Amino acid sequence: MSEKRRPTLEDVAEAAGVSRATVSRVINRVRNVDPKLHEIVWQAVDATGYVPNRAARSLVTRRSGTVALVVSDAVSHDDDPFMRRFFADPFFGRIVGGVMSVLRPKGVQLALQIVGTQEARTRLVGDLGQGQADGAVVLSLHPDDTLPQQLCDAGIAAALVGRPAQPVPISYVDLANDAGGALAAEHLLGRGCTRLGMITGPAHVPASQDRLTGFRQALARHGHAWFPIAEGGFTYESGESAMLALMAEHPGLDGVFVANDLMAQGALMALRTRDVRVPGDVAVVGFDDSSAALDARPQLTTVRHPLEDMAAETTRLVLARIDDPSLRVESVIFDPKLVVRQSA
Amino acid sequence: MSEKRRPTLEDVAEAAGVSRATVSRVINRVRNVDPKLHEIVWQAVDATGYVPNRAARSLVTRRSGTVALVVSDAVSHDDDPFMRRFFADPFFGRIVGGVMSVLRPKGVQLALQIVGTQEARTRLVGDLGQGQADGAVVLSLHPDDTLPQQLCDAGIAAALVGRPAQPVPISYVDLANDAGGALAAEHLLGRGCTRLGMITGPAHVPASQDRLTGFRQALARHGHAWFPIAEGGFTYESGESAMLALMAEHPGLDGVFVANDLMAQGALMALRTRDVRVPGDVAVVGFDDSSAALDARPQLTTVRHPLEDMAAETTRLVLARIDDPSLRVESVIFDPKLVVRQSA
DNA sequence: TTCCATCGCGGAAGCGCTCTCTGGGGATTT
DNA sequence: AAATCCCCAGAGAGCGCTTCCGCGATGGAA
Repeated sequence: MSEKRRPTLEDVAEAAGVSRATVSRVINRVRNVDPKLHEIVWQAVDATGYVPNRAARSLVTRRSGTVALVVSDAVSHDDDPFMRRFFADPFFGRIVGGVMSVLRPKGVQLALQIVGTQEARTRLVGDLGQGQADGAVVLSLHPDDTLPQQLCDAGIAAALVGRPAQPVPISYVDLANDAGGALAAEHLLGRGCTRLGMITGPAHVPASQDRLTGFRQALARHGHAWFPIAEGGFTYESGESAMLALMAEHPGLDGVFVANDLMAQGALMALRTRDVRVPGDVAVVGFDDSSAALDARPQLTTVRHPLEDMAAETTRLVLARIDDPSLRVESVIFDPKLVVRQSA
Repeated sequence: MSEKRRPTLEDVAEAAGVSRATVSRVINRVRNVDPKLHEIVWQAVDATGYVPNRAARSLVTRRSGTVALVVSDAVSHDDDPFMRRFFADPFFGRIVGGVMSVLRPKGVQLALQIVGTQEARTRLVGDLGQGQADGAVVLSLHPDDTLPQQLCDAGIAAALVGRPAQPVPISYVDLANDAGGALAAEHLLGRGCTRLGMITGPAHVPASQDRLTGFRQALARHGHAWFPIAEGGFTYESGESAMLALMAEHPGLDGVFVANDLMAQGALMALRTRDVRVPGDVAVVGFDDSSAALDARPQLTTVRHPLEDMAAETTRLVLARIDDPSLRVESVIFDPKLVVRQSA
């Protein structure tokens, strides 16, 4: 191809024997157009193989028909092992899936943006302001990320997946992580466990803290003031060693809440190597309801984290804001549910 | 923002006291411009907060500065469980990571496209031809996908991650899966195993077949004409049950090659429940070197599948083709490497 | 029948940018 | 000193599209 000039509106207009304006009207909306012409124009479109030029359209409408998925992080180079792990983690893909599920039916494009440096963030805000995308779904990965504030200042239609680390007037969608922790506590208590422990995620991750807090408060309500804690890093291996540590220091444990499934899977392995029966001797509750929960043996009882649904909702928030920029900042908090399987 | 008109080239030109053309020259290349003006113009750019309008630029240059990552599949709706699993699988994310690693340094945007229906494929080809993206990195997920051929016919700069299921003159990057199978065979044989078996992936997946073929041929070279095979579906659970089946029918096995790590992890679990020691009684070799390999106990000896690097190379192929459309179709085959850990 | 409101369509003006073409000034050459 | 060349900047023409404006035709009301 390439040598052949692509048909333009003008070509279609000529083929249909009408004006450019009419063709444009037919293609974009049905109002104010004679149904007969309507038909003729569509035939001409088919005949010429016309495809609208997005750039030209964007130029005049000031709409790109694109939403950006922005991953904001402190990592500047791509070979960084963190970034590598980030992409390999289902977390990323599930969010993409959720975002796509609402974008696709609307014919909106997804542009992926990774910003690691402050400079990149500034440029991104400029580009978005210029209309490169109509809005942004944002994954803010580190605690003192300035991007949410910048987006907000620039008046860009954006929403975060996950609560912003700092108080910024921007829409977001989050999970009631504390309620999830409470769910785990109630379930463990409900099945008769009396000596509970927890394996937490990294201390600097807000979601991780909330899970701990919710778990703690629920236990407190039932008269359990204190319980042993081991901190993990959300990895299989860290879960395994945290469980080993917990067992060594507190041999009497009969129930453990683990802040994510991958660590729980590791914990299960640790328990197994010590010949501890699950859930017989120790009951285990995970968090996320990820594939790791299904792949664990016994299968994990876990707190479901509806990441796809949350990403979808975030996208809806962004789309709504694009349609009506005067919309107020809005946040949606999802309620976690307990998925009971074999481990507790 | 929004009320305030965004500065255009014209504004910068006025601020700098030069013409629009000069500003454009400064911004795009350094040739034919007085260094003094150069300086002045950049100051004006800073002062006005100018950001180029991509749509306007694309309109005239016929370049979008965007590459599409296309996932071509037979699934039309987003809530399809297959799509859900696809996004949650590290496979997708790793490819995105690889693609981004080469796009980002060049300032090229990534647009994600999922096409499930034939209609969507046709529209995609039209959109790409119209310049929505300058090229495409394609993941063709089902055997009789027509997209590669369509892309080829339309003369679009594209390359596949993975060999096309049908012979189409299009660039692609693939892994020598058969060589990987051979690697596994040699290693198992080398450590003294004599009664080998294999757990394959789905029969309709080419990569899966190649792994089997390579394994079989290597064994044949060493005089092993036949070996038991169990087919899995690349999932943890299918690996587990395939291993159980294999053990039941062939109790004497001392080495197993599993076509991916997730199944191998399941196989390990099956072995463990039967109190079979790994690698003592049965040695296990996986495939992919994914996180599952590290998370397995014992850690998996596995064939490394450098997906990120392959995706990056595919992207380079596309970029090269965009720069010079006359370039010949080219394919790159990566050599797999064996990563020796504990399981074999 | 006549007048006005309405509706459908074409003409034409740009959206913001790149790039060719042209002109003018300084440097180089004869 | 005159003629030549080169190089740099500005003017202007579009890229393909949407949309405002206005005109003619049509339908209903007087």
